[in-house]
Amino acid sequence: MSRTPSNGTKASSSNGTGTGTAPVRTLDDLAALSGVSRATVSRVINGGPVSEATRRRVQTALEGTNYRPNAAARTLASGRSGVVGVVMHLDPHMLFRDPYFSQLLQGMSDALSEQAIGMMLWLGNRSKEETLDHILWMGLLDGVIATAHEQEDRLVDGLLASSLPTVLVGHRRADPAASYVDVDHVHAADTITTHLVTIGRRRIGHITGRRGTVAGEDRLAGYLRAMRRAGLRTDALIVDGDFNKASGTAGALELLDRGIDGLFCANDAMADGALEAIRVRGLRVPDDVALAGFDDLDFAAQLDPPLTTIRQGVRQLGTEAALTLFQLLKDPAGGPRRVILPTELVIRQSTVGGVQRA
Amino acid sequence: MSRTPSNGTKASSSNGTGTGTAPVRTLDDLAALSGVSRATVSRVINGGPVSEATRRRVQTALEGTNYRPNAAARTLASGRSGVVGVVMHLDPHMLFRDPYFSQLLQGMSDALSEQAIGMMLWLGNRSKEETLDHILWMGLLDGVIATAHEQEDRLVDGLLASSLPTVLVGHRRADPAASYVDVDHVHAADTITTHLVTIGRRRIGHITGRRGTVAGEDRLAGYLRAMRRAGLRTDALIVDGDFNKASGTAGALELLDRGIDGLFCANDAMADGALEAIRVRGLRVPDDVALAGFDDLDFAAQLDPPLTTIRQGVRQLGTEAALTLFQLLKDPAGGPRRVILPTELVIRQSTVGGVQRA
DNA sequence: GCCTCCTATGAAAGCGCTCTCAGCCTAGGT
DNA sequence: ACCTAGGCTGAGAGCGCTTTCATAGGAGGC
Repeated sequence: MSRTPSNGTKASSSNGTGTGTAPVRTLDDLAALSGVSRATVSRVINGGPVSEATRRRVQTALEGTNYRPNAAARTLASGRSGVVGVVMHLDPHMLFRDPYFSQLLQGMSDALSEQAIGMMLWLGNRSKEETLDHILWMGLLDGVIATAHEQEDRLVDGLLASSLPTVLVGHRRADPAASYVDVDHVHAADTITTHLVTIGRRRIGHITGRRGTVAGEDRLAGYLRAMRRAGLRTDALIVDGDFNKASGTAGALELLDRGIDGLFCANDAMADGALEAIRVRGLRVPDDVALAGFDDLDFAAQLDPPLTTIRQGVRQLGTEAALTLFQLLKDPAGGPRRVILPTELVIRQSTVGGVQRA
Repeated sequence: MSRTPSNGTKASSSNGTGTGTAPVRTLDDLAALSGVSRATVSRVINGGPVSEATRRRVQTALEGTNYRPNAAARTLASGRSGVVGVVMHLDPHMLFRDPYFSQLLQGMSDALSEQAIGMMLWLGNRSKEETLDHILWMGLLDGVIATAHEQEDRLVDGLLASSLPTVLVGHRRADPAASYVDVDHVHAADTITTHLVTIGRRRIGHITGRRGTVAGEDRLAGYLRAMRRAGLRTDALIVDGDFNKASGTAGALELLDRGIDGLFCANDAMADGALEAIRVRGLRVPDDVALAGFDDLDFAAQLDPPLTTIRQGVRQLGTEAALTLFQLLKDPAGGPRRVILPTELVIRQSTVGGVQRA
């Protein structure tokens, strides 16, 4: 193994200072070139206190070269790498299918690239234990953002227990010391259920999300809270789903047999499935059954009829997670940060027939 | 700024060696603990030549601690970081919509995590110039994999011109020195067009992919080659598309007016759109118009009728790109590597009515 | 029993940068 | 003119690790 920095197969002929000159690779080279000390060059590059004249002189020298600071040396000396980890440990097909995760990733990427922070990504290729191990042994990370949709998650536990500053997307009630970003699922589910109540529905069914996930449990809790407040019964009106379209169809068929005039599905995909079930039974939406979802993914507005749902800014959730991590890094002693983003009830024709399109 | 490694807000009380003992953070700590030199501990950790007895002794000491090597120091000393960059500079909505990219990413992630290599990701958040700058200033990368679907791409040019070992996904004829992984679009398009010819179609239209992309141009070239070889005319049978469904519908409407009995769309999404157009015109598939796509995305088999198309192993393309980069890093002097993955013609009912489902 | 060769280990020189500390020089107050 | 304060700059000490080089100690050949 050579000590020279990786140079590929490409000859780096141009160093900008003319042929025959040694390439400018280190701060010392640059210092020699501009006639100041290494420390001063470092100050210029990192925006330290330097006189205007000196700054200009070094800048001029710098521009003639293709000098790039050595990130490893910088990290070693300063203790910060400018790299954060993003952990999305989930089934591959989830990442493919569910726009939620790509949007989340985009949101994070936006905020990170804004600050010129690097983003290392871990997906669900390996077991949670192995992934945790990789992350911790990687070193090099200033902090990490992890999706925490399961209520129990060894990977998340491991990150929180480590010394890595960690921000979760999604929260877990059991972690009082964790920093996280999330929406208030209970409140949002309550709101949309109440909407169904308000338009006069009495037998309102619920198809839950995957049990054991925060979103699944909390949305159920919100539904229950709204129903209880309205004095409505919920027994035999709840069917477990798993967030996938097929479980929406199956669940809806079951509930339709038991007789419902309203249906709140824990996400849009299942509402889409439920729509098919309702159609199969020859019923009309919203006349016979008012239908509501959760997420407001793109397709929700394209359904026939367009779907009433809860809009959460998934992309914003991602940016907010990154910003929260920045704060955590800036002031590690500031204690855990929690951010709850607002949601919005989007009313469309699946609950209110004659309404204008949103 | 403190020099201490980032420690978050969490107290790291356990160092595994009992209360009151100083935490084991460095090789020197570990060396003192196990009574050998730092060099020997380093050898144990990195699998260097060490006697079995010594190895065991160090391992034992190691297990009692939560020691993690400092990645920055390691990188600085060795010149390798164990991190590669992945660049997918494209419109955000592409990343959302097109399963191609998530699958590609998964494939890369598979191969990289297999080798415990870190993956830094750059998406299209900022301009190509800025992104290139970030990547090059990031340092720290052993190499980079970039998607190169456009024939002209400043970002790709910049990476190739840099000293970073680079592997492209997709190729560009103009880069004889570039390493890449791709499929033979020309050949595949020729094959599927020839299939249409074989089943007796004579007026075979083509809706191109976005012009200026390798896939768009090469698939067109393959179509033309097959048609020419078959002695068939192509004038007025080609309409430009852009890979999106809508352009498939529009293009098909146009071609149907001109009279066709076969249609090859440059990807499945456009074929899906074309299917709608054909239905609008009251024509039957494949009786009146035989229809073929390209990609074999999940939905292709779900269409009615199921779509004849070209299957390319997108995920495999990703893994192969990573493996190619590994080779490049192992033997930088070995010259550019090129990998062309095979494609497969998948015949379904959209071209051959009575055929068994694949 | 002596010399050679090889293996296992330790010592120490960096890798390129950040940041503290001390010193210099100028400016301003008296 | 003298002293103080403060702004710039340079020297240099690490940051924690890898890797070369030298050495010690055995094993084996003669």
